[in-house]
Amino acid sequence: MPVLSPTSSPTASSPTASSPTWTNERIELLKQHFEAGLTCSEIAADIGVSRNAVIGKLSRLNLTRGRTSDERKLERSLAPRRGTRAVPRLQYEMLATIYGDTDTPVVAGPIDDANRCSLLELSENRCRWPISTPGADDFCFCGNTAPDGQPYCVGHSRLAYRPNSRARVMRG
DNA sequence: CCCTGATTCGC
DNA sequence: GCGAATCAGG
Repeated sequence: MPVLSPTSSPTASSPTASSPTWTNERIELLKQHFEAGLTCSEIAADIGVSRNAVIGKLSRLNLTRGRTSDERKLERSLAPRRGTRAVPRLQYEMLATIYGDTDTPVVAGPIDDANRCSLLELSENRCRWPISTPGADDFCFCGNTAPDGQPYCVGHSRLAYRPNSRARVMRG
């Protein structure tokens, strides 16, 4: 080959990985979380990429949950049925994110309204998540066991710490 | 208004 | 191929 590149060999071993982008591990996590029933936002937050990146990759992999929102919304509507605690993916995602994995025997306890208590009954280790509307006669608090230093239980803590679109990154 | 997912389109 | 921008539904 008479042609030689003056810019050394690009195909050789790169000194830096630069943009790892979607590696096999990421894709595996993506699939796992996706099949686990996590939303794109949650998957994105867990992997560390933007929500659009997750959706884009999923679409590229031909992995869509229900073509459009039709099936998805239908499934969601049928899901909330009385009887089973069900514990949506909120708990799963949180535990997986916080504790890494470590199959915790769910000591934290899911969001249970059976432990609800009044304001006077609240303690340092009790979830202070408000139930119903403040002022209502049935107003109370979650009352579940809250992790040390946290005002809410695991389930509600996650809801309280939602990275909203309003929270822009401070720069400049 | 908020959220969700899916497609489009420029890089 | 990648992801932000944009669109579309609830």
